Amino acid sequence: MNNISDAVIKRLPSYYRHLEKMLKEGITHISSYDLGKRMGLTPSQIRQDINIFGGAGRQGYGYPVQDLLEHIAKIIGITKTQNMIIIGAGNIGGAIVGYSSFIDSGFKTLAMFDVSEEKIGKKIKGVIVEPVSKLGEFLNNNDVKIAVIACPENQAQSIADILVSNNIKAIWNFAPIDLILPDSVVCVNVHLSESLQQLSFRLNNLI
Amino acid sequence: MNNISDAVIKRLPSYYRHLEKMLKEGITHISSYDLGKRMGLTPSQIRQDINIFGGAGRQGYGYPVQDLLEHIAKIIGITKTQNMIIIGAGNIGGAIVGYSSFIDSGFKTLAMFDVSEEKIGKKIKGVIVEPVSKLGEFLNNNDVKIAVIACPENQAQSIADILVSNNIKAIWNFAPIDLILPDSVVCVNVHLSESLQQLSFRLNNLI
DNA sequence: TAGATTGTTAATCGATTAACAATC
DNA sequence: TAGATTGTTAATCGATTAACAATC
Repeated sequence: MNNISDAVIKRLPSYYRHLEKMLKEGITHISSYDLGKRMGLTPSQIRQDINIFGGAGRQGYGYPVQDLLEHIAKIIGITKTQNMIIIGAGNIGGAIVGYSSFIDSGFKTLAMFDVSEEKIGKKIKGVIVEPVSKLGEFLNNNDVKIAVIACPENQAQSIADILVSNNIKAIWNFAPIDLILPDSVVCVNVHLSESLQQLSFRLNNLI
Repeated sequence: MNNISDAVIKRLPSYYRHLEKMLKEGITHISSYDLGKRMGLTPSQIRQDINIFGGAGRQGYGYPVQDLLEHIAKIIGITKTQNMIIIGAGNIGGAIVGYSSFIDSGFKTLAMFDVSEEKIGKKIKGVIVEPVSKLGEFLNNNDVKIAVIACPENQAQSIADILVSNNIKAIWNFAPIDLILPDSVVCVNVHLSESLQQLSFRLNNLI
């Protein structure tokens, strides 16, 4: 079950989303064929994937939706709430703290951090904005493993260094920069500009 | 030069970003070895990629940074400003219209659209919020090919249908749903929840 | 039991890496 | 010229798809 490939990891949340939807629709079991049709994958790939992350089906019957959903939730790690903090109380930071579906799937923002005097002390969607200078202290006093970097690019690396030295283990990075991090810290980038440029390329290279 | 694979398309904006940075640093030419070191790719892959999208180097010398940057900008399609609209004036929509770096790389938001009476008529970062009911009319009167879907999930598909029937050719989708679109329309998804879940998986499966 | 569908092995496909002659 | 480095072909690696025996 260990050593799940990158390709499979990227599909995991999509499995979760589709299974959740099916559960809501009252579907109790589903074949690799039908699940593949919903997700845009081949039945073969569905079966390979599910075997890799350790789900179990039944011949002639398919996969039990609820069991599979619970199993995936468990390996993703969203069965219990995980705390996070957001560095940068600007547009992106504000959008993330306000994006309610994160709460649904088990993530809770404890605090935001910014350098702007106007923002410090205020609340955004009920979450307090603290000064960046208190970042280390805050992390020492709270159980947080996930941090969101939504600050300007030129501060991102130094913020990351502070986070790492205060025991943050996962960084969700919105700054358009490749952070230098130790192997013991995981990172997922959301490079919005690059995503939009990808769209632009596809638009300008339509056949 | 045509039929650039998905893998290469995803790397294109990263090439652009790194080359732009190098140009600012005053680097005039670079070898596949050094570029690979900066981008975290092998020299082999750099050379393969550049050949695929039609750049040109010189043996014994490397690649001219400015030429390559201009070439990539051209095939991405960001040499001239491209208009876009945003559907949904909520958290995500607000963050995107405010994200100034999009303007730097040639994207201009002409208008936002929402259903909320409170938001309609107001301006966000200088951009007017129009009622969704005027979407079709607006698209008939303006040259826009790119639309951002940042509305609630349950409205996303019907919005997409309106966009498609009014000649939008590229959709940047932030709703957690797989849109059904004709082949003549390109789409890039930004599924934030899935991205965060990926981070969670990696955090919870660290060795 | 018969039909459906999994689990898993083998085959294929595509992407990455290695190698090296060409050449600046 | 000699050294560096590309462009490109071949080798490798990994991911996806196909096939089919096992079995519910």
